[in-house]
Amino acid sequence: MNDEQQVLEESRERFIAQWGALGTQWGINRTMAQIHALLMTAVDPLSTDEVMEALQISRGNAHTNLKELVAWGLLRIVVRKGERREYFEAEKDVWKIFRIVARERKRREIEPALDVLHQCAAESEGMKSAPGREYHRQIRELEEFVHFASQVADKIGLLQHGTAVKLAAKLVG
Amino acid sequence: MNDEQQVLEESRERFIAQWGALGTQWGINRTMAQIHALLMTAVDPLSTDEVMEALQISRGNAHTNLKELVAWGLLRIVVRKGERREYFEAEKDVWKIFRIVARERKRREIEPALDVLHQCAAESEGMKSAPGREYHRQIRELEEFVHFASQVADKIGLLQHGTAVKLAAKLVG
DNA sequence: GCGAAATTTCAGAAATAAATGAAATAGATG
DNA sequence: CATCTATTTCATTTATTTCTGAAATTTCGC
Repeated sequence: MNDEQQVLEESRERFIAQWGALGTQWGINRTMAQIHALLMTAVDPLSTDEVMEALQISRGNAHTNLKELVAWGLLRIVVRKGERREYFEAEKDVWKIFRIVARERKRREIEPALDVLHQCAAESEGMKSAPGREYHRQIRELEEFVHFASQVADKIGLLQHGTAVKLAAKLVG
Repeated sequence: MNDEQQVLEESRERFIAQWGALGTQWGINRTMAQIHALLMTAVDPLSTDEVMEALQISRGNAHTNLKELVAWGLLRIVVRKGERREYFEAEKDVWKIFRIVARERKRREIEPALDVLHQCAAESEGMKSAPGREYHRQIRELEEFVHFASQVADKIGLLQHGTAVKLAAKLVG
């Protein structure tokens, strides 16, 4: 049993380390991903100091990333009665996590792209020259597609877990 | 008409610059995104030297990113008869672009995550202690979800443009 | 209000990613 | 096979991002 605890600790540490490394690929920083991994697999909420201790990072780093995760909605702040300091607890429901990440990605990746495309489409509207018309056509196609993708993302974000699973199951066959 | 050409050039330059800046958000580097924007809106294929000139970048940088885009499948190499040097031409079909980007993201973001989750799930299989069982349950849920998402991405990647649009249209309502 | 404990901020340091430019290699031409 | 041109590689430089640690600020019990 003591042995099991040992294996668990090691597995969890590897999970945190690797999830952190993955974070880099997803465009979020390593520490943020590590904190998320730490708290998703934590039994109880942790304080800033406990996070600092567990990941061996500075206060400023821990603080900034904890607050960023709270801003995303991936962590909640918990206050224990009679205690002054804040504790942090992770959202553990995978469908909720997915929706949050999807929403954030849409905001950071899709919406700014739409703005650019929209502006360029407007600027080249009604051009007469062949290169001008070709440019406008290409931008418009991109714009339409991204706009459409954006709407799809919105709708998926509104679905209940069950509904989404059924829909996806039909697709996967 | 000369005026139109002026406006076109400026719009295109802004598009390239902003698409490049967006690239940073998508986890690809600025130059790669700029080259992609440049060639998506180019009438004819361009050579390495023309890309260097248009974006004011070094040969090494142009070369590396052109080849990376070719590896993704977003650019094709074109050889003109009687010409020694290579020209590059962009895939302009938005649905094809989408499928390529989705495939690449799956490979870089989903698959490594699945590996990590799979390993951690196996390591904690059959644990007896309460924390061990809880850890296993959480990892398993993540694993299942990511695996499912991976399958969905595969299926979508196989759809024809028309089919995908119909499906998505039903969803958007 | 005062002091202790926590949170927040931020300038500078460290780490990481990307770009340069020149040298090495490969490929064609006569 | 000698040469000219294009491609590729890579050590170094530059730019960007992230982290640290200490100072400033806030918060709360007394």
